[in-house]
Amino acid sequence: MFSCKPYEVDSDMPIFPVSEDEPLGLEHFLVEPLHKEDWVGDLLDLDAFQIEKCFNIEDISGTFDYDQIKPDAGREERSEWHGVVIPFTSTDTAYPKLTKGEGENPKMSSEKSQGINISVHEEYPTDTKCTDEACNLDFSTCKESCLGNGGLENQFQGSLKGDSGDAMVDLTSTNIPMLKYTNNHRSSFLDQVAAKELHEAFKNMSGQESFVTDKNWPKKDDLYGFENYAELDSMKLLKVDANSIVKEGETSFSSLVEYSGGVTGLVTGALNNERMSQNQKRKRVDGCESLKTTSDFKVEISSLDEGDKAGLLVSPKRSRKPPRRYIEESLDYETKSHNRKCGIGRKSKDRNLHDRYQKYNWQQEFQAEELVYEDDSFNGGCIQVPFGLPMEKDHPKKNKLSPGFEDSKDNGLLDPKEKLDIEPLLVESQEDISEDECFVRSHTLKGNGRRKRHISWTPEEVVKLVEGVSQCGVGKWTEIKRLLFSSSSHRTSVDLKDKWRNLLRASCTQLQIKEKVEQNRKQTSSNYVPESILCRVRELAVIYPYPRDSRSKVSCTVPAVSSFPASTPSALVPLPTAV
DNA sequence: CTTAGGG
DNA sequence: CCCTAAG
Repeated sequence: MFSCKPYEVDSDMPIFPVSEDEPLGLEHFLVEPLHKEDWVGDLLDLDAFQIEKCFNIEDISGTFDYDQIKPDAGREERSEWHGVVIPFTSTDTAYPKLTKGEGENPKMSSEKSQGINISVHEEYPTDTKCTDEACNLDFSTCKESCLGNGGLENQFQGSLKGDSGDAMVDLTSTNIPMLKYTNNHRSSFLDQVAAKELHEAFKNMSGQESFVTDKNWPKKDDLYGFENYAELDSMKLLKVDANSIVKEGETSFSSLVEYSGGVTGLVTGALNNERMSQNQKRKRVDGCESLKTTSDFKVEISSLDEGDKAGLLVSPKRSRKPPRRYIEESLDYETKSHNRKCGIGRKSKDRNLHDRYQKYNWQQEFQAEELVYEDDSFNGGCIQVPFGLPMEKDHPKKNKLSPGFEDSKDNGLLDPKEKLDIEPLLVESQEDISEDECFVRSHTLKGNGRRKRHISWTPEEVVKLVEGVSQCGVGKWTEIKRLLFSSSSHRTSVDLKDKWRNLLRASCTQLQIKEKVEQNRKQTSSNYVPESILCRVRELAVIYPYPRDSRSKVSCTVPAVSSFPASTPSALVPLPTAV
């Protein structure tokens, strides 16, 4: 099983020390070498960390030269990139351990999760005082853009080399890698090269067909999220304090991208602590709405402290101080985990919540949870951050009524395509979902007292509900959900019930009001429920009196039938037990 | 676990 | 939407 226990707190490294037998997390790859060579060596010596599931695909040091980029860079700022691609776990597929410098035998291990970790380190000179604050971004990769390790690399290279003109950045001034990348270069040479290289690397090192060929193998565009991230706020995110700009030093930039399952990536970089504004994040998310269904991308940007850098490689323990939020979450996690162990409060509701929130896991915060899941699934082979909701390792009881639904929700690792089925709800959620909300949702357990994000019912949903009621009758909320809302993880049977109740009220009141005021509302309120629907509701209310409000409903339902549009009689016709 | 109902 | 009681 998964041994995901709360991380212990160490006096030295209060936050996330990792025990030796503990599965190594990606954080380890964030380590910054004191010396380049050493760093590489250490990194390569993954065994020391008991990292069996990671491999260093390649060291991309010197893949670019700032000079090249910046001809006029008079200073000797020369940065080298050390790229480590750590593909890991793949459902039932072994993942090789590759080390470029060493001919180690690839280690295989079959894990559940599938993913790729990409760690790119750029040595950075110095005192870049990075905050502990980490930035979590949800890359919500767009469907077609799944993060690819090759992609990441490519992007860096490309952008650094000025491959894509618009992606150019003044490295000299910022001394930071430009992450920007444009989507237009899909079939760029770099892409192909990178993919090829990786592919070969896998083959050679593991003697096994790399998953590069796998359908899941990310395409260059996949870095999309990352790119977007950079693009979103390239200047801000990448911004570095003047102090951090090093002359001869090396800028350290590390990013970790975890590519797992469909597409969950975590990118951690020693960027400045500036966080992307909520709006920005949201923007990004909205922009990639479609992706959400197929993949979840998480990008975390955090920074390393100078002091933290030391010993990271040496000690198995994580010396990087996690962001406050992580701390909080980890604590939360601990508590919950403990509770669960003790059999405390772990009720169906939790599961429900989980269901509902699953939908939004692509959101920044939720990513944490998602990641946890994945980590869990592969034995913590690549634990990113010890936080998030308690993992529901094996959902003891899947929703028997809607297995498909469960699948989509439980598995961030599922084939992206399956996720597509999850439902186009994004359209609506898109507008009113923010990562904060997401956070709320993902952590809305009784204890937190935070409530689920309000998601307005769309007319389509209302129609479905009405149809469901017409088919199954009032009170069969579970059934209705199974039939018509199986793909809407955010709508529970209780929600349906509540909505129906509200519809009844609305049908009643609107009928009475039936003023032209409605028209105004129509224009202003996107949630406005068409009169035709309300008519149906009224009609159904007559047929299926609501338990308690039936009387009042009926009374105001008088004109119902007549107004019902003939265009949709089907819903009513089949009434099984029309009274 | 599912519903009904109150808040 | 949340929470809780009841079946």
